[in-house]
Amino acid sequence: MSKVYKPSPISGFPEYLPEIRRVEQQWIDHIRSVFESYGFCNIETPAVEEIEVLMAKGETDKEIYALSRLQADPKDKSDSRLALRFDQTVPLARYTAQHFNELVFPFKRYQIQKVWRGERPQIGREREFYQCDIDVLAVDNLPLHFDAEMPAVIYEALMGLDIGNIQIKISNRKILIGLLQTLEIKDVISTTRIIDKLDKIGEDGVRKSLSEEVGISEQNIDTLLKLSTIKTRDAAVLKTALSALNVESEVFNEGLEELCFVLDYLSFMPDGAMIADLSIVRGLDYYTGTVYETNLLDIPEFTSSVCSGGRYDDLASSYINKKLPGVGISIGLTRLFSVLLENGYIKPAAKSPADILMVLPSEDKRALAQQTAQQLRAKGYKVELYHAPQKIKKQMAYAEKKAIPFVWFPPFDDAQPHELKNMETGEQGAISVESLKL
RNA sequence: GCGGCUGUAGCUCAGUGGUAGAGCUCUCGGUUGUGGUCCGAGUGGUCGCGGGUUCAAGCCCCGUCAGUCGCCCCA
Repeated sequence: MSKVYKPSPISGFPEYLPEIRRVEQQWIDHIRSVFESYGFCNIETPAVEEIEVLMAKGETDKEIYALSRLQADPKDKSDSRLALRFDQTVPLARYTAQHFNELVFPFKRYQIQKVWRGERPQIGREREFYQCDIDVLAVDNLPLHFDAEMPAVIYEALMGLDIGNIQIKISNRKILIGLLQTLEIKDVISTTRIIDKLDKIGEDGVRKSLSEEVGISEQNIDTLLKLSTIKTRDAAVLKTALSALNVESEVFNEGLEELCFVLDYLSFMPDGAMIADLSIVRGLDYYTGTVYETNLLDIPEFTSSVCSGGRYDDLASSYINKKLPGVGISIGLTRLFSVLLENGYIKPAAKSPADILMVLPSEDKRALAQQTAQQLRAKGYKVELYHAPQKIKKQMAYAEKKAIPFVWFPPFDDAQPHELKNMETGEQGAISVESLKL
């Protein structure tokens, strides 16, 4: 026996057995069909972008994987300007700018692809993962209706995955930004970051951090907390609560109007599916208006957002001399899937997609078995032909192990009929291609 | 990037200084053309790696790498 190299799994780069991957594929199929039902069209962009493009929005703290060739001549720099994408929004902005003249606006697209981030992996934080993005980009002006459409699409997509109830939390950054301007709080990034953690560290934690880390006065903290603890799905309630703060700010009022519009538009959604939650601000990032986060209500192990996004005013301005406002949201498919898998919420599918295993009784009957399999496939069934005329016991065990629900026996001699066996019930009887109905 | 914990068979783990183990998985068998259960047999390990202490190290010490959890940040 020769020495084998024993590879270890690469942490942060998940790979699944067929029975698990099939579930992931079903999820992707479902999400895709919901996206398409709203008219989003698909694109794929390359795994790599120019580093210049990825960094265009200023310094990003996302850990980026750069590209290099092992055999590259040190003087050859042709690949060193490339890196793996860390999200799909930046490539979308580049794509839209590049194909501007050939696209129809508003440009509604979805993208289900992998992205890469070189961060320390944990459960629910991989280094290679799928994102399922929908975005709408328009020229100059993007109607607010699209801000309202995002949660509707996402609700449908996630509810179809059989993972319990979900709640989409919506806010508008302008409200908080306006308030911060009025209160003359300069350190917007730190302040929003802390407020964003309200869920995690609680009111007292936020109070402490705002006071110690940003140096905000007691009175201003009270106001900030009064704002960020507002939760309602009723636009009128929201208006009342916010006017009680007496903020004189155009930005603030604009955010309020926008958020009310979205709430009103989504009033058809079921109870609990959607809520305005003013603690949602989404850290720093490029968002300028509406922002979203999504929680799973029935999975206690899952506390972080599975799906977030928002509106951005000018993401493409680095690549084109036009104003292309957009709004988008992204399902963190791998995060969602891997956490649920880890906690036993994912029921593995059958190890094989096949409906029927075609038994191969003997080499003489191979042509018959193959032909029968082909006829069944033409009727839309998925059929695997067993590869060798081994003992029937072996062929059955194979079907059993792969969880193929039916086994088809071609006649062992010409006088006999075809037979079909239901592996679950054990029933077996004569059958013909024409009469088959599973 | 910072801190805690853990590395023994494909997987889950036991083994507290004296011959490397269990369960599950996997392969084969239990005679005619039929799976699961059951029974029997077998494969599989440089105990992460390197050094040190010791007559003797999977076990103790140092280093290192990897994994994992938390923080930062995020899908």
